[in-house]
Amino acid sequence: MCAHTLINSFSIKIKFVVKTKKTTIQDIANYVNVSVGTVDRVIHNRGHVSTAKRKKIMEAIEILDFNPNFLASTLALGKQYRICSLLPRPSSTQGYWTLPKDGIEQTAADYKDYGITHHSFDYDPFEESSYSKKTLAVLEMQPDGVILAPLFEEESILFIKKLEEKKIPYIFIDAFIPNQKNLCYIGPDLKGSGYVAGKLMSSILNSQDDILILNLVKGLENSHLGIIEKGFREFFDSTNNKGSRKIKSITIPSIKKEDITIELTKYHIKNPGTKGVFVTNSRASLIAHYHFLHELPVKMIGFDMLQDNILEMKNGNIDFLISQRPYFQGAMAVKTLFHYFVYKKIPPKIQYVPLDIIIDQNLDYYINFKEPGTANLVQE
Amino acid sequence: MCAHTLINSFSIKIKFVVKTKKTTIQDIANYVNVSVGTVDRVIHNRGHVSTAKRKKIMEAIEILDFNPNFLASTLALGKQYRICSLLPRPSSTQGYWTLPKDGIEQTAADYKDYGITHHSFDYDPFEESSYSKKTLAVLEMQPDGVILAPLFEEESILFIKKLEEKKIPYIFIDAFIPNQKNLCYIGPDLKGSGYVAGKLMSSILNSQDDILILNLVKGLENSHLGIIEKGFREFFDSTNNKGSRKIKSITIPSIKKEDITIELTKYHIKNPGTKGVFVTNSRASLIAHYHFLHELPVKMIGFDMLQDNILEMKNGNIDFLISQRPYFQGAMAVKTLFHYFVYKKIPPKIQYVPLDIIIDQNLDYYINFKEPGTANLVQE
DNA sequence: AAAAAAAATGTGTGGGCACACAAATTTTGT
DNA sequence: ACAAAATTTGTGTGCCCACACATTTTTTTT
Repeated sequence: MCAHTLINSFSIKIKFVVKTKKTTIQDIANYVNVSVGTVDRVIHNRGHVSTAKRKKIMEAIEILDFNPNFLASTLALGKQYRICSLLPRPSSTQGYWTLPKDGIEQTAADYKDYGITHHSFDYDPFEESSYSKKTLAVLEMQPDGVILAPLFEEESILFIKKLEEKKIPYIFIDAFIPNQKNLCYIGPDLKGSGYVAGKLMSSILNSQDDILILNLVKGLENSHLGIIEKGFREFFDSTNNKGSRKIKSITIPSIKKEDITIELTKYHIKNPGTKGVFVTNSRASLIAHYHFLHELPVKMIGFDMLQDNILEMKNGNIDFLISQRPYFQGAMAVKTLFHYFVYKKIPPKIQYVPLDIIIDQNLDYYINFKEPGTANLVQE
Repeated sequence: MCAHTLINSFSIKIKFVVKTKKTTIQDIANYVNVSVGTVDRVIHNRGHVSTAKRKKIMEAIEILDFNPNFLASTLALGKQYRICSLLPRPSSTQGYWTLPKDGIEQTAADYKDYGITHHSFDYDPFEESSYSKKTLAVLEMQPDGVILAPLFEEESILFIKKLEEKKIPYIFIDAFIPNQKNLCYIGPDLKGSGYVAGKLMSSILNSQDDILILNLVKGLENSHLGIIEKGFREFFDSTNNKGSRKIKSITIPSIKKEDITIELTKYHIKNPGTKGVFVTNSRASLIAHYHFLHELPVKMIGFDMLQDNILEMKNGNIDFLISQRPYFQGAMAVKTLFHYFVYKKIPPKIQYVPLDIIIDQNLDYYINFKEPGTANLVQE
């Protein structure tokens, strides 16, 4: 048996010898003169193989560079993995939460042939009871893995407990609860995003310009805005970046135009030195519009590439947006679960996404950016 | 035959009916009472099917929501696709060109089971003859698709001609030659990156500060730096961003420390008002170091997250880096070719990558950023 | 109406792997 | 030394699809 029959190969013009096909378990079996069953047993550590042959087979695997064909493997196994996601209901068809959701759904669709099925659940981000109800619905599905954005901490911990009882792995995206047994967290480093905002703000203001940190919170919304503010302030405290400026923060517990107008007007009259406003969530567009209407030359930094923010940025009313790859967070969560299911691969506990800095001039590249072949390609 | 046997399903606590497995051609065949062969003929438009059955089958495909199992399909087809890439040889193990190369190689490895094989070729970016030689080597491999970074225009056009004769599709990454029959271009919008740099520079300088545009070019290197400079200047020209400042550009035809020191010193003495330097390629670190040594308080913008640039940024000597996702460019090129091979999917002719704005504060997130399961997972 | 030609339909194999089960081999017990 | 038990090894079927080839049915011809 010569090398040519062992390793399928052919040569092109003398120079190259190209291995065209992957080696299969059959190749290994032929090489060692055993049956594919024995090779299979070695590969999967199923035992029932004499040490002598075991050794020979393992050598052959090395020599012939065998890697199992993943396609054939999943096909033969025919396992099914059910993923459930539990995210806040988007405020509109273009709301922030559509993006992680799309990321999850499209990626799940991409992995359909690998046995991944996915079921979306959403909850009213202003109603804890809605959340609790949906957690039960998720559990009823008996998922193999869960992706969730835990806005409500208490209820989430109850939910998590139940998942742990049933040994269902779960991934936090966008936000997380510390000290839990989550498979991992995929999302922004909140403090870091405050730092980034701080740096950007300081780079476009003069050292004496005052800054307003604005928390626009409807109802009892998420507490993690505090961390962003902390990061923002820390940037100015840490180095000698503070200058002589004042940095104040206010919280407006509403996202209604009228409420905002009243509060902001009050503030700006009292603090005429304010030249920069940092909105700690994705609602910068509301403020930007206010500044535009009142012709206030104020620099603005906010979060997320939402339609409204994009518009205000193009109009020159927002200077920087920080984006945390919401689509990708969802996509990555699905991929991570998949690799966990299939390869038992444990991901890093914390996977911070890049904090993309968006300005008018690079905005379009982010908007038009599409990966090739995300789903919908299956039809001919 | 009841619904349960037609669509494999089971119910959980009355409420949900979950389709667990995908429907197969066998399901379709059973449904219409024909053999799988006939179904197959319809799916692939092979003809030889009576119109009556054809219609029925197509209906069944709709009703049962049939999508061919991509895994089984590729397994059965067993096609092999050979991709060759032709990139400049990296200047070091951490040189810029390692990144697109890694992107290509890792992605190709991911797609190994799908029949993708890949062969890397690199050329000396300072020697046209090296390039020509390597183009021949690529052709000898008889690839099914080519990924290339066409630094040398003339030689590239000759190469491309030959590829077209053999009907081998090719993708430009990082740089491109206009008006060719390339499958697509994946890379930065050069002019746009000039714009971005312009905006960033203007945002951190005072309106009277002078700016130097620096082209650090070894030998007859790429001409497209001119486009970046053009974009940069256009930004200042277009709006009222120019102020009273002077914007000059010089080209230093060397990357040797001594040469740079001489030229820069000459320049700074003549132009003491220079407060910002924009380096139009990835060699900003050289200049940053010079400024550091000479204690010049100059703002700096450059390209690419190379080790040296990262270091200078962390030391505070570079303010902004613009990164054009080099790894991703390679990864995307492979994916695009794959989808073209398999689905005959024609990608958009131009796919601009996002221009990431890197500052000290978000740098680490980009560095640590890894997709799950890029290759190397295959081993257990 | 029977034979020949054409069209429609069915069957079988292979792709690489996983796993259950059958067969062969070795070890143990008496 | 021989049966029984334990272990090792081989075989066959299925996963889903693609495609070549065999078979059946329909149409055409004389």
